[in-house]
Amino acid sequence: MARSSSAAVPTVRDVARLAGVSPGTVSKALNGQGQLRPETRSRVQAAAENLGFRPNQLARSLLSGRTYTVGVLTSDHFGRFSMPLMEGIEDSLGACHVSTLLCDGRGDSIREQHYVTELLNRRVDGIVVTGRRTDARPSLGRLPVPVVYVLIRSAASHDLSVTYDDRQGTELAISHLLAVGRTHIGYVGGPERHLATRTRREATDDALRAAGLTLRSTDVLIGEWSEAWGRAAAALMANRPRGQRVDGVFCASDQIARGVVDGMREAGIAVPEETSVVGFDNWDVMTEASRPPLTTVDPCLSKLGQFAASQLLNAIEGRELGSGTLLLPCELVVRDSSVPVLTRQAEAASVA
Amino acid sequence: MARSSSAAVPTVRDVARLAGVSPGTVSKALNGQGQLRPETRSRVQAAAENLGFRPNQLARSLLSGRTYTVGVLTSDHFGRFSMPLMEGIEDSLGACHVSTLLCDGRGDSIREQHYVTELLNRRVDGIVVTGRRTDARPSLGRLPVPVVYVLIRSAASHDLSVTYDDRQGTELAISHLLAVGRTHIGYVGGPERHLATRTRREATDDALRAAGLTLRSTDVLIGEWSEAWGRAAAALMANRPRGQRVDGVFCASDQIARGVVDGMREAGIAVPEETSVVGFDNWDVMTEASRPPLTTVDPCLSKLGQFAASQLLNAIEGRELGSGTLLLPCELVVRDSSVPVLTRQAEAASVA
DNA sequence: ATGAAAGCGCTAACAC
DNA sequence: GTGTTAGCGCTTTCAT
Repeated sequence: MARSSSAAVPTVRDVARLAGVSPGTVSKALNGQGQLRPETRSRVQAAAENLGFRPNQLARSLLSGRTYTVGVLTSDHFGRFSMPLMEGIEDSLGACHVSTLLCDGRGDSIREQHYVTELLNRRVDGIVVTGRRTDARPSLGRLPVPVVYVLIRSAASHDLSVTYDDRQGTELAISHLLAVGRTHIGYVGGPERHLATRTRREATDDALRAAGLTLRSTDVLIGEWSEAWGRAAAALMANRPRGQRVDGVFCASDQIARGVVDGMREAGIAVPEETSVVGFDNWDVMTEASRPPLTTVDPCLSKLGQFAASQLLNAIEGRELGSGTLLLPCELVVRDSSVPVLTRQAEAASVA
Repeated sequence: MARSSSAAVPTVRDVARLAGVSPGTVSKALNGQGQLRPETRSRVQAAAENLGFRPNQLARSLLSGRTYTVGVLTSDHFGRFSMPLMEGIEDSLGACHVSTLLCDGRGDSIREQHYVTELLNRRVDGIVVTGRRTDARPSLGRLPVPVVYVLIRSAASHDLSVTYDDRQGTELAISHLLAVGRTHIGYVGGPERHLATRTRREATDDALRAAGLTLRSTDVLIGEWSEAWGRAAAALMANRPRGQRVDGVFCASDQIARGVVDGMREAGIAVPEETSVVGFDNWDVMTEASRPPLTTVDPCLSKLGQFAASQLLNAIEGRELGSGTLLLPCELVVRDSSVPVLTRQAEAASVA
């Protein structure tokens, strides 16, 4: 039923026969090559249209050696982070009429190796490797096609990895907290084993130090990537005597930040009036539902995907692919969780 | 640098030369076809290994007429719902060594048509069409390959669409609310224009009627798919005089349900002791962060994807593809937002 | 048990 | 201008 006309799909020869020309002429006519009489060209086009002719891309690829396909290998299940990334990747590739073959390695290296073989057999023009954790992952090794690692970094320095700049993102957050007048900053991270937790803690420390402040160890809370942990952390912070309480909190994820905001409110601490909170990820589900909406660091994943894919395309075109790790900047998105009313009034006044 | 040995990739001929046999023999040896002397076979395998030979899938496909590739066309940006769906699709396809070519139509029909052409030119074996809204979408029309619509339904009755059973899912939720002793049920939906909002309201109505109860129009709140709306709805419900308050709420999404739970708590109504709340989607981000965790209807999207892909594979193998809309059942996941302590104690007692 | 040859659908180079 | 030919890499008869 759904499988329609079982008539064999037409080839250049069928078109040639109908148009009364040779297969070579059909090819030229349809691809705008060579010198053809306009009348012939349109006759061929009409015949092709008529038969519903679709040039077999396989045959073209076999001949040209290019498939206009890249493989995207996600090492982790494709989660929340892969979505904007894929969007960016498709933006770049789609513009060049390159399709994406999607493979979900699910963190299993056997499965992954199987997919790589599959992709190479299919003669993809290049491969994008992605995955959630920002820690380095094993290199796929030297492959006959260019490979770009994005979001996740390759452990091999001769590979090109592209990710966002965790330190710079953290600096944005801390500068912002300082700019709105905060002087006693705390940090709430995810699990210690995650690189993101450690990098953002260190960068927080450095940024505060550079401003003549310090990140006290008692103001560093390491836990999980959950809202529940954020709430727990807020409760811990709220329990301190008034004089020892932080007035600004940088959270390593929006989920944590939302938990902190909820926890603060429930402990009777006003956000942002008494304490400013900044998150990381710019995940709409969290930033929008939070009360107040979250100020956060946007890792610009879509741009990241776009950039990585464009680098890969360059390499496919024959240009040299760099190596090492490229860091793209994050952006700060200011919402209500960080800017105390006083500061806002001051700004309004200064503008006026 | 990353583009390694520019030595041309080896072909069957290279392997044949090295093994001292003919190309035909190489093919037989590597594919386990025909009658070969074991010694020859292993010699060929060694030669292939040696050269790092990878059979060109393009050439095989050109010959066999099968690409072992299916196109996945998502009409909506691939969002939260597409992820588990894709996982299921890959499960089925991967088991049969079929790869997925991913296309994001972004709801733009021009773009979509472009992708369909692209997929057909690439000679995919079949196409899966998916998208977020459950309303019907225009059919792709009759294509030379089988097509399955999943999650989203095709407007053409001769197409096969597979989605989950909204009504049955709703019945699960309502039966559960009744089973835990609730008698005054309310419904909080998303926007009226969304089919899901309407279907779930109607099914709620029917299920209550069947139990000798009614869904009063004042207990139906239609709004948005957000937590904020859930909170607002809870506030409205909480404002009623005590005797007119619902004791059970079915929400058309987990986001709404979480908002309702938060709103109830903040209005001083205990969940689940005073009021039971049930959501829809089984979206971990919401169900887990909610206090208490949400009881919800799981549309089993992963299974749905698996099923749809397996139907497509059947059709590719030549079996008849059905038509019309196939509905897969939802499952109820019971957590703490719906079961009053009294009921739990009673259950424990009855087990003992 | 192995080799030779034809051909999948297309394009590019060379005839005419 | 258009037709003819060869060949991309592989598999599959059909000989031997």
